[in-house]
Amino acid sequence: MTATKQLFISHNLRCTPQRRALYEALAETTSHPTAEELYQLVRQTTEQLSRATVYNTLETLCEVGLVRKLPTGCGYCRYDADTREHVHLCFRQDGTVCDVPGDLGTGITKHLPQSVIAELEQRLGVEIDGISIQLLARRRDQPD
Amino acid sequence: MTATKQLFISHNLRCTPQRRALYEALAETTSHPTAEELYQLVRQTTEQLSRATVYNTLETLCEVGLVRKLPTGCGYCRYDADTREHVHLCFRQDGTVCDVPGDLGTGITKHLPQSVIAELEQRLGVEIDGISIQLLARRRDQPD
DNA sequence: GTACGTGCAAAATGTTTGCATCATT
DNA sequence: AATGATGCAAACATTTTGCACGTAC
Repeated sequence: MTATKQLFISHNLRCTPQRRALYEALAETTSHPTAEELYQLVRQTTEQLSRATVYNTLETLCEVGLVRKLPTGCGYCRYDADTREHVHLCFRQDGTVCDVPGDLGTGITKHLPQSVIAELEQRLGVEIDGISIQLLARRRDQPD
Repeated sequence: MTATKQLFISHNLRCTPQRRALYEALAETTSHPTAEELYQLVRQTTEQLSRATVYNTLETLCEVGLVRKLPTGCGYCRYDADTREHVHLCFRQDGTVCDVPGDLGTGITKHLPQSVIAELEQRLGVEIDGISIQLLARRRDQPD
């Protein structure tokens, strides 16, 4: 049994060819694709695939926590199969997203004061279950 | 001359009634409205106003730095006339956004290591000109 | 007067839904 | 066999665009 199938079973998900192909494509790329990009990519190797399935699948995978939907300031969503806390770099010029290299990213997240988070939860009566950090950047070699 | 008009002049923007009403409405609210919400709100007091103007104006104000477009994971954008660095709390249940109270927010941002940001800029050849932090939260009193 | 902003409607983009069919379990 | 996933097309929501008219400067 493949690793992906085990992962799906442990999350109570059926293992269909489309779902599997989508998840594996997302897990193998570092480009944080949009739903459309993922559709175009996976369609090349999976005969039957519709956009609706892409959206349904991404939603399902998000619900069980295997995928994260990334906030972007660009009107559409990007997805990431790396659900560990990590910092994203968003390029203003084209809305693409990349990961901040490991050591530098943890340099940022490990400095977040847990005490402040805890106090916030108390004061506002909320449960904070995630933090999303984006550095907004411009490529030096590519002006607007 | 009003403060808003001065602000516009100093940013080389014409001061039209629509633009002014939109900016002032955004500056006076703490709700980080969507374009549609802002349209509905401002339309009540400004006779002539179209959605196109709302979008055009928000884009213009973002370009000159008077407004920030907020990343959300919900397929639409929210806007904020408070362009200082501050932390947002995003509610997973409905996609609304609120500000983290001042002292707690700065408790988070002041812990971000500037040295790490600087190294990132060097290593990746980018210019980091903003940081966007969202705490993802659920209201305790309002389950999914 | 000129350059820029606005309104309107249409179009483009991104996402969701209803329903019949099909596949995994 | 039953439940749940898929494909398709249509609907929906959000944002953008083209163009004629109007207004700030």
